Amino acid sequence: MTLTNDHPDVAALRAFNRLYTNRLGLLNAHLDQSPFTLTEARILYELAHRDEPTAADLMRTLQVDRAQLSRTLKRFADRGLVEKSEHPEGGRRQPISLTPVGRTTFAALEQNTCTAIGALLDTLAPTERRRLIAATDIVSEVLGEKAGGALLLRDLKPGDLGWIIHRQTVLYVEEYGWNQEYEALAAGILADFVKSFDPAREAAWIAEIDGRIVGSIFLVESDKSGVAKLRLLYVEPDTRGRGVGAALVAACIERARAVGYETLVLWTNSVLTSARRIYERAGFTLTEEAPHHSFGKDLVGQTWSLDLGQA
Amino acid sequence: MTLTNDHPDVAALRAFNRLYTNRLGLLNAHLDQSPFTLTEARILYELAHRDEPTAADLMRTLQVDRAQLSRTLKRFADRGLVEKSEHPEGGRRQPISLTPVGRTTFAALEQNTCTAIGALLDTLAPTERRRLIAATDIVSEVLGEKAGGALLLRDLKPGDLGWIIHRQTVLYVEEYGWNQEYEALAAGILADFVKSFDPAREAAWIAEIDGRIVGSIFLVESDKSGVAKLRLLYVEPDTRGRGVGAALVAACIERARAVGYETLVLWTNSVLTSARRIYERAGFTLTEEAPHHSFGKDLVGQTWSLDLGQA
DNA sequence: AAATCGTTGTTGATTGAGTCAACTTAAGGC
DNA sequence: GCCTTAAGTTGACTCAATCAACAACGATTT
Repeated sequence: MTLTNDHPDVAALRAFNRLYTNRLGLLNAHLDQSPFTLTEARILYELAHRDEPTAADLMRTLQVDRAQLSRTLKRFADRGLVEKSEHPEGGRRQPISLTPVGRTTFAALEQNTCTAIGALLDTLAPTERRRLIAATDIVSEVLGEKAGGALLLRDLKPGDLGWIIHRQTVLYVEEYGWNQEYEALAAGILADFVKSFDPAREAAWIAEIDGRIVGSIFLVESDKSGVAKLRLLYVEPDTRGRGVGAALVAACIERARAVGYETLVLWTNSVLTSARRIYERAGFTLTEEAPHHSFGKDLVGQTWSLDLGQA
Repeated sequence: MTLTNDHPDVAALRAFNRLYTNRLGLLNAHLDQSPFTLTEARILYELAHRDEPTAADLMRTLQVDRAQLSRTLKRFADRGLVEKSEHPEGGRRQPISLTPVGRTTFAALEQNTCTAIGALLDTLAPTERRRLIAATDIVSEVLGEKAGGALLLRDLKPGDLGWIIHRQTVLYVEEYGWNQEYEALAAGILADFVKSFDPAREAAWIAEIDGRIVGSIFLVESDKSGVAKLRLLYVEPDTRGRGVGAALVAACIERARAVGYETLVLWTNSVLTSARRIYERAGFTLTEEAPHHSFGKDLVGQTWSLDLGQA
C-alpha cells in the first residue's frame, strides 16, 4: 500500500517536523555557547558510546561526508581530544578513541545539553511533561532500531483493567466490527474478577515490552469445582508472532496446575483465529461449538478445554 | 521543581533527539536534490502560509539572522520567486509575497518533501504508523502553540468506557492513593450502564479537546422514580480550569431536565475538591455526609442533590 | 606475478550559510 | 529640533559542507 502525498498522516508528520525544527533545532544548532558544532557533538557522542569505531563507521552511522569527517577528526586530534591507533587486522583502517582530555571535554558538553533539555522540560507542567516523554518514547521505539525489548510478565496494577477493556474493545471493533456490547462484557467480567478475587486460586498477568502493555490474560475460578477458566486473552496486533500470547497462556496453565485445578477451560469465538492457534499449540482441544448473536454480529462461540492431568 | 540533569526524562528526550536528528535530520538537510537549503525551505514555507509577512516577522518566527535573511530574500527576488511591496502604514517595512513563479517552485518543493515523508511512512506497518502519528501529534500539542483547541462534547463510542476506567483509576491512585477497588467499582458501574442502557432516559458525554479525551460524565436512572444520578464525572488535571467540568455538568443537567426528571443526585467523596466546586456552582446542595472505608482509605462520602424544578 | 577493484583515508578547491558590526532609513516621543 | 527604537542593507570574515581527485592498502581476478 502506498500513501498518497496529501494523506493526513504525511501532513501530521510534516507539522511535527516543522515544529520540532523550529523549537528544538536551536537546541542543537550550536548548543549555545559550546565550542562544538552539532556535527562535532554527534561525532563526539558516537566516539564516547562506541568501541573504537573507524572513520568509515562514523561516516555511515552519522551520514557525514568523508572529507568533512576526516578534517574534523584531524582538528580533534590537534586539540588532543582523540587518538588514532592501528587496526589489528591491518589495512588503512584506524580505530579512533577519545583521550582522557576528550572524555572530560565530552562530559562537560553532555552536562550542558542535559541542562538545556532539563530547562526545557522544566517549563512544562508535570502532566504535560509526562505526556511528552511518553510520546517521544513511542517515536523512538517506532523509528528506532527494532531491537525489540524483552517480554515481561507482571502482576496487575491499578489502571490496567480499564486499559485492557479499552484496547480490547478498540481492537475488536476495528478488526471484527463488534459493538459496545463487548466493552460491557469485558468491564463486567473484570469488575467481578476484582470484587471476588481469591489470590490463592486466581491470577492475572500483564505482558509488557519496553514498558508498553502488549497483552494480558486472566485465570478465574469457575462454578464447577476443580475447573478454572482462562479469560480475556489478548495480544496487541503489532507484537503478534513474538510469542507473547504463548507466554501468557503458558503462565496461566502453569499456575492453574500449581494451584491444583484439574481442568482449564476457555470460551472464545471462531473468528479469533490467531488466538485459536495459541490454544491449539498449548494443548487445548475444542469441546463445543455453538452459534450465537453477540456484539452486533453472528458468531460461533467455542469452548476449549485442557486436562491438567492431575488426580 | 527543578530537574536534576541525570533525570530519566532528560535521558529519554535526548535519546529521542539523537534518533530524530540521525533519522529525519537528513530528511531536512538538503531535501535531497532540491536546490534549497533547509533554511531557504523554511522561509519559503512561511511565505506560502502567511499573509505577506515582513522580513522582521520571518526573522522572529524562524530565528534566523537578519543579514542572512536579507541576503536570502535578495537571492529569491533575483530569481523572481518573491517580491516586496510597500507597507500601507509606511515605514521601512516591506511585506513580502511569493510571485506566481515562487508559488509553483514552492509547490514542487512541497511535493518532494511529501513524497519523502510518505516513503518513510510506507516503511512502517499500519499499527506502527498509527502509533507514530499519535505520538507526534502529542509532541506537537505539548510543544506547540498552546492555542488550546475547542472543547467538544460527544457521544460514547466503543473503547471510551475502558479508557475512562483506566484514566480515572490512574488519577485517583496518583492523587489520593486509592487502590484497585475503585477500578472495579467504575468497571461495574459502566458495565451495568451499557447493559441496562435506556437511550430515552440516560446518556453519557465525552469531552474532547484536539481529539484527546479530557473528561466524561454519565446520566443514569436511579431506583427512585423521577430521580436521576450523575455519575463518574472526571476532568483531566491539566485541562482543569477551562470549564470542561462545568460544561459536562451543564449538559447533564440540561438533559435530565429535558427528559423530565425532577431531581438529580450524585455521590462523591469530600477529597474531590475540584469537583465539589463544580457541583456548587451548578446549584447542587450537600444533603448527606457519611464516613466510609473504601479504596483503601478512610473517606467521607457525600450526597449532593439538585432540584430540577419541574412538577 | 600483475592487473583490477573496492574500501579507507587525505587533501585541494569552492561554495555559501552563519555571524558580527557598521550603517541607512523611517517613525514616534519629548 | 533631538533622541530612541525598529527595519532593512551591506561589508567582512569564519568555517561547515560538498565535490572531486588522489594515495594507501587488501582482496580478487587473470
